[in-house]
Amino acid sequence: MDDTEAPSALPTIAALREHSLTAVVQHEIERMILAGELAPGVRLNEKAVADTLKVSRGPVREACRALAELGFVHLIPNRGVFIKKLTKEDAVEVYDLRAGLTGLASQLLAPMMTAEHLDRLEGFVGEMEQSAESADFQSFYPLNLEFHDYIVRATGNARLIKLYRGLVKEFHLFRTHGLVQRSSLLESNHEHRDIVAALKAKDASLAYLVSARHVGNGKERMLSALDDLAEASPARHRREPERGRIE
Amino acid sequence: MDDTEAPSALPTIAALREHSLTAVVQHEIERMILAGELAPGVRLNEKAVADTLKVSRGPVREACRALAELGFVHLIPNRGVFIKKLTKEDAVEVYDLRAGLTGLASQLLAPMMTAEHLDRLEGFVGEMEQSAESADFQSFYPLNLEFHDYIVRATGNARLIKLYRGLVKEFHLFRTHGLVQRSSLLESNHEHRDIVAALKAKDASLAYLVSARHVGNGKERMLSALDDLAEASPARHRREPERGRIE
DNA sequence: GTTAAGGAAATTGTTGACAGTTTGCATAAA
DNA sequence: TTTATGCAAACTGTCAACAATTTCCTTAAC
Repeated sequence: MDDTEAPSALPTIAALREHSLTAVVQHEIERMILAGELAPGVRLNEKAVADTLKVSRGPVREACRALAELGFVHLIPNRGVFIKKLTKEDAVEVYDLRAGLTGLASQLLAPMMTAEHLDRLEGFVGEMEQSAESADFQSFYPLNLEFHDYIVRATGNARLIKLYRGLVKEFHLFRTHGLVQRSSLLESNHEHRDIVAALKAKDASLAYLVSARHVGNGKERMLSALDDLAEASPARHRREPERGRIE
Repeated sequence: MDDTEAPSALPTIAALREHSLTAVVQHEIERMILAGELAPGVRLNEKAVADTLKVSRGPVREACRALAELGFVHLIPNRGVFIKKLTKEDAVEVYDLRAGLTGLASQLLAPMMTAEHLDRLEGFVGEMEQSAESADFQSFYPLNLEFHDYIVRATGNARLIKLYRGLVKEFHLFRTHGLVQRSSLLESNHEHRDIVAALKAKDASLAYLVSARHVGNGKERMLSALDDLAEASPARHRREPERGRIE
C-alpha cells in the first residue's frame, strides 16, 4: 500500500486543469483565514474578495459554500459569510475530536505496522528529541505535525485523513489566536515514544490509549494555561468584534 | 442587549428566511442521493437539475460545491459533478471511522452520565428488546439509530455530532446499495446493554471499548456477508456504471 | 472492421446585470 | 440628548448570456 502521498511531483498540466477558479479562490480564502489575515467574526464582502482576486462573485460564492461546509465560515442568509469565531469551547471540541481520531489512527495502524513504518516513526522521534533538547520549538513543531500525520496517513483511511487534517487546520487557528501554548517539548516527545512502542508491539488498545492521552494532555495544558491567564486579568470581559469589511 | 423575545413561537418566518435557494437545492440533491434516485457514478447535469427545481444554475453549482465537501459528490473540472461511487473499501473506511467516533462519544459521555441519560438509554434498549424479540427490523432500525445518536448528542460536542451524522448518512447509502445486511437483532441489542452498563459505571475506557467493538462487529458481519456473496456468484465482475444523465 | 480526424452539439466555467434585503445615515420628534 | 422614521447606499440572492471545453457523431483513411 502506498501511504505516502506524492508531495508535489508534476503539477504542470494536472495542476492547471485541476484548479478551477473556484478552487483557487477557496484555497486563497482558507489561506487568509489560517494566516490570520481575516479576523474571526468579520464579514467577507463578496464583491471586495472578487475584485481583489480579479474574478467575479460566482466563484467566490461557490468557494464560500465549500468553506462553510468545512467549518471555516458561517453563512447567514441575506447577511453574508462570517469568519468563524473560535471560543474556548471550540478548542475543547477540537481537542477531544483530535484525541479520538489520533487514537483511532494508532489503533488501526497497530496491527499493520511494518518495519518501514517503525523506521520512519523512530526517525521522527529521534529528530524531535534533538529539537527538544535544544528547546528548538521552530523545528520541533513541524516534525510533530509530520509524525502524527504520518500515522494517520499510514492507516490508508482517506476519510480519516481528511477529517484529521481538517482538525489540524482548525487547531492552527487556535495557535494564531493565542489559545495554545508551547508545551514541554521533552515531555511531549516522551509520549511520542510511548506511542511508537505501542505500535511496535502491535497493541491496538494500548496504541489508542497512549495516543488519545497524548492529545488529551495537550488539552489539559491548554485549559490550565487559560485558567492562569484568566486569573492574571480577572475582570477582562470579552470584546465582541463587530462587523467589518476586509481590505 | 437583552431582547426579551418570546422563545420560539413562529418558526414559519424564520424557516423561510433560513432557507436560501441554495440550501433547498443542496438538501434536495442530498435527499435524491440518499433515496437512491441518483445512481452512484452518474453525472449531475447542472442545467437539468436547475430546470427540474425551477432555479438557475447558480444555486445548483453552489449546492454541489457544498455537497462535494461533504463527500456526496465528486467534482471533475470541465467534466461536472459525479455521484460518489461507494466500494467495499469505502464501507470499511466508514465502519472504522464510525467505530472510532461511536467509541469516542461513549468515552466522553461516561464521566458526565446523569440519571436522565441512563433513563433514556435504558428506555431505548428496552424498546429494542421488544422489537428484537418479535424480529421487527422495521421498528428496531430507527430505535438503533436514535440510541446511538442520543449518545453522540449527549456529549454536546457539535463537531462530533456533525461528523457522526455525516457518517450515518453515508452508511445509509451502503444500505440502499445492498452492502449492509440485517444483523442479528438480539445480538446487537446485547451489545447495547454492554454499552449502557459501561456508561452507567462511568467507565470511560470500557465504554469506548464496547462501543467501538459494537460497530466493529457490524463491520465484520458485513465483510463476511460480502465474502459469502462473492462465493455464491464467483465470476461476477463489477459493472462499471457509465456516465449518464438524470431524468 | 478498426482507427483517426473533424466539426457540431451539449455542457461546464465565468461574467455582468437586476431584484430584494439589509445597513447606515440623516432628519425629525419627544 | 435620546429615540423614532424614512431614504439612500451597499450588499446579497438570483438569473440569463457568453466563452471555453468536452462529448459525440460523422466521415475518411488504413
